[in-house]
Amino acid sequence: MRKPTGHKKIKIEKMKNQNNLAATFSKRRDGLFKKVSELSTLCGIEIATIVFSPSKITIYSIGHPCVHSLVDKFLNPPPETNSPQPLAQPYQNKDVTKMEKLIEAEEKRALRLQSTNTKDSYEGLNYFKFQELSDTLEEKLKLNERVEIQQKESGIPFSFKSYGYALAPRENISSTSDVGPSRSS
Amino acid sequence: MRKPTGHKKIKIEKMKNQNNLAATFSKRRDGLFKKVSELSTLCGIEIATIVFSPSKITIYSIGHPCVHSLVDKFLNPPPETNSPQPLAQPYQNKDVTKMEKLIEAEEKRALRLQSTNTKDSYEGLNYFKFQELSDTLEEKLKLNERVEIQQKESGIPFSFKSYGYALAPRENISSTSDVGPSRSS
DNA sequence: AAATCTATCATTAGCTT
DNA sequence: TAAGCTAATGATAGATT
Repeated sequence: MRKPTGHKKIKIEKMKNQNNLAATFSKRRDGLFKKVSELSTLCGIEIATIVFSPSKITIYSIGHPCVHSLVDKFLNPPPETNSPQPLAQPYQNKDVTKMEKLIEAEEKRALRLQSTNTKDSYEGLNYFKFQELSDTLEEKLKLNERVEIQQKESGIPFSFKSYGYALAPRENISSTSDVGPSRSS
Repeated sequence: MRKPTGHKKIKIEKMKNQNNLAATFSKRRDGLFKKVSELSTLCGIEIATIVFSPSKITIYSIGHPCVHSLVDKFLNPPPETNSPQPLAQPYQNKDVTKMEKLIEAEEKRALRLQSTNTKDSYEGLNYFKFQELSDTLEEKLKLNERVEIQQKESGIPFSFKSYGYALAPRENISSTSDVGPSRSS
């Protein structure tokens, strides 16, 4: 009756089994919040995390000193604050190609719709924030550009470790580690 | 001269040694962001994390689809009942056009990059993958198709009220429990 | 001193109840 | 079905370069 095999390695991709997804969401969310708490305590830092449930019904959050104060600072940071953007994703040609095809298909679909529906009814089709997706894409691609520029300037390819300040404008970088007030320039 | 003892258990309290603190902040922040990314990918959820550096000079952040959209929702959450989500903006062709242009520019940029960098230099940058964005797009476009089909069948244009669950293709909408908690913690 | 190494500690996937 | 179990994977503290 007892045959615990230990866990197997999994691929980091959207889980298909809904039961496993629910369990994983709960476990990993707990683990994540613990990590958040530990990082805050160990390093004496302010931190906040917001997590939507898969159904989007519930919002989980954790923060020190509290989520709202962090969010306020994030939205309206002090002038001397240096706020690098989220990390860009590695460029993958096949994904861009795929997106091109998808968008092309979507345009054709939209044309079909326009011929059989009034403009008003077409506008009702607006469940998914296409614009939001577009904005996200724009933001991420801009980031890729910044990576490229900085890569050229420094002559150093980005590595995993260079996340964060590597993406920030150079003149605003305080130091490589940024754990203290000293400036390296 | 090899004597790696492996790491020792540490107490979760503010670190005193500043050098260790700096290293720990960097390492654990990387680990945390990886966890954030994995949770988002595995469970298909929206998530955002904001981290202030110990000096408070730098704000690190990561989010899917982006930090700002999560923060907005956090500050102004949609009704948490089974009522529809906030209405999306009307579907607009210009968004599709915009995305096309963005992707085209990205392809050109990528080609430039590929001529001056090895593929490997990108592989470390693996938080939010381009593939994920591509998958999101694909999912949304498929949904649009379903809307079109259903609209034709019913002859009734969708109203804004049907946003949300009405369009969700899966069975786990209301039958199974929210993968979130059944009650607040 | 930033990056690498690795023994050790921590998290967790699938199972079981 | 939520909660516990445990082997296996994953993260990382301290040492080293």
